[in-house]
Amino acid sequence: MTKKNLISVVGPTAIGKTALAIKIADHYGTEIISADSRQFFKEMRIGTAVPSQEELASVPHHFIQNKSIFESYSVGDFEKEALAKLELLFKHKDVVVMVGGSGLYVDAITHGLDHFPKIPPEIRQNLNETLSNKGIASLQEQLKALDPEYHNKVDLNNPHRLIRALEVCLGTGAPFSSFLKQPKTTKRPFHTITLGISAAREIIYDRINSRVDLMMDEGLLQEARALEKHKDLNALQTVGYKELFQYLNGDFDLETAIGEIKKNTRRFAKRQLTWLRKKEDIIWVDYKYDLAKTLSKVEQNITG
RNA sequence: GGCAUUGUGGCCGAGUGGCUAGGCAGAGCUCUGCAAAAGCUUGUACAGCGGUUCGAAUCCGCUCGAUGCCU
Repeated sequence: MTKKNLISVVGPTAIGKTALAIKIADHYGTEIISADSRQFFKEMRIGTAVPSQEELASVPHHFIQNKSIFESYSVGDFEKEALAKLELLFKHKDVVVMVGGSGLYVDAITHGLDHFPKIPPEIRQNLNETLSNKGIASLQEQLKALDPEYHNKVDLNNPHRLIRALEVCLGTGAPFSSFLKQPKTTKRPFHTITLGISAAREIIYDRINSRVDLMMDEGLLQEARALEKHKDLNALQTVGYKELFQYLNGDFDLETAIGEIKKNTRRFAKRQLTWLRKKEDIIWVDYKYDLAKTLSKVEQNITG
């Protein structure tokens, strides 16, 4: 029986992941799974740098613009759906390509998350209210009472993490950390090869800056204007949109807003690099990779 | 040429004799369902030289550089 291989392409934003993924998928005659937490949303096309029509036509893509900003969607949902999709694809393919800039989403597929029961959304809503009414200290105390073990471990200044832990405690009646103790589902029925693209920091930053200019030329402002009334939705707390909303709101002039988009994208890229830096099994290639050599590096690591 | 104002870390900016603001940018980092999110860490810099003083970014002198006004 042949072994199944997932080729995961990672790297900072604007480095050229999409293009390389397509070349690899094309080479293997296979399809692409996107692991990008913003490209799911069909209402957001320009600002999330979704692959072009031609690119999408050249290789079948999955999880691109398949959701609406009005749906609530998270890594857990993605893990489930993407795994199911992979199972389907692997019925006919020995190799599938995954591209994505969202580290957590990529890891969810390659390494897996612990299983948590579904939590009713009202619980999070309440916790968010507690946060804004009573402050973070109140969340900290609550967590200390419900899950002292995790209270000891988490970054107590980070409201998102506190709220996630608390919603699980409250929604299940069991400490958040008790779910972490369960054996992880790290065993995947496929072998993963991770290909990282990188470049000198200045090059990455240059590419980011010019891509933002390109997005503006393509009509990002109009896209943002059309979405402005939904700016409170989580999906729109996204670089490229939130700054433009501030411009539309009169907080910034346009030039400032564009500068902020560039800056925030640079920071995002920096965080992506931090995330990737500690991973050990990444095959790194320069952004000016030689395709034949890159493919042969991949080939050497394919099992089957 | 004369007079005046001024010179603080990459940038902005407080600080008028001792206890070495702050912000931004940058860099580093954390990461189990909001992740393009959220959070954490991180700079002894006071134009140069000399002087006064126990002690100077803070006072004095000179030099250099800005800026403004005058002829």
